[in-house]
Amino acid sequence: MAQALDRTFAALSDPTRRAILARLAEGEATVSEIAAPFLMSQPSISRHLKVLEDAGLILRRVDGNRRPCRLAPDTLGALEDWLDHVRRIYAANYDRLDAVLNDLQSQEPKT
Amino acid sequence: MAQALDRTFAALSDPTRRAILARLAEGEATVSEIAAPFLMSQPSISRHLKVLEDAGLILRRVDGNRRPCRLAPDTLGALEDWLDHVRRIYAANYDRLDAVLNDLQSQEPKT
DNA sequence: GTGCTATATAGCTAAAAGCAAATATAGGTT
DNA sequence: AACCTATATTTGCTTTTAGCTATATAGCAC
Repeated sequence: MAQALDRTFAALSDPTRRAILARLAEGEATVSEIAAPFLMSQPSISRHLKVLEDAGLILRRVDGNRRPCRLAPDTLGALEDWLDHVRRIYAANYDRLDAVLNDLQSQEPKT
Repeated sequence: MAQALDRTFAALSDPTRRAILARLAEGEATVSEIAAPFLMSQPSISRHLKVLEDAGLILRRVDGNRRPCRLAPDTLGALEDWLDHVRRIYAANYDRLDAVLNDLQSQEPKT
């Protein structure tokens, strides 16, 4: 499952792909509709779409000639789970000392 | 700001780095403490730490010989903001149709 | 100062990822 | 069948990234 997170985060690390996701959040769109606003070639967009699909972030369906894409519902869930996980550990250790940690500098070296 | 997100997501796309963050969520640790559980060389860990630092995910302080690292509080916030942003767009367009979309297949091609 | 420890930097190799241009495939239309 | 449109795949090139070993720097202990 670590690999899934790898792919999810890696897919999100590209601004073009994040823009595509934001676009798809507004609703389904075909490849050419998605590609239109970008200065990039169509093959490059197709490649980005494949990365997003492999990461499980989008789904495609077949409509004759086209392959309309839409957001895969809840796929960002795994990402949030990881975030929550780390935050829970953090909270368990520091509880509400966050503010203190925030400006703690070099006092109380560890050992 | 897009670049910041790029770096944040890219930093999180590596399992070693996510493990380091999870470790640091438990509390401050020196470079060698962090490196210990990994099969990787120390320089490689140092490199990962630099990536995390450049992404603003961790902070380091100076303690004599060591460079203890800790989580940068709230840096994952920007990531969550982006998530929320996309989700708001999504929600605005589909509201509570999520369940429907979930198993909507190829019905009602979009014009 | 000598030498040990902690960490960073350099140099190198290999693998991955990005992009564009060209080509292939598949559907639609006439 | 001929041709046009939508999309995918391949090719070639360049850049980035990860990892290793070796080396450098800086603090500490003697």
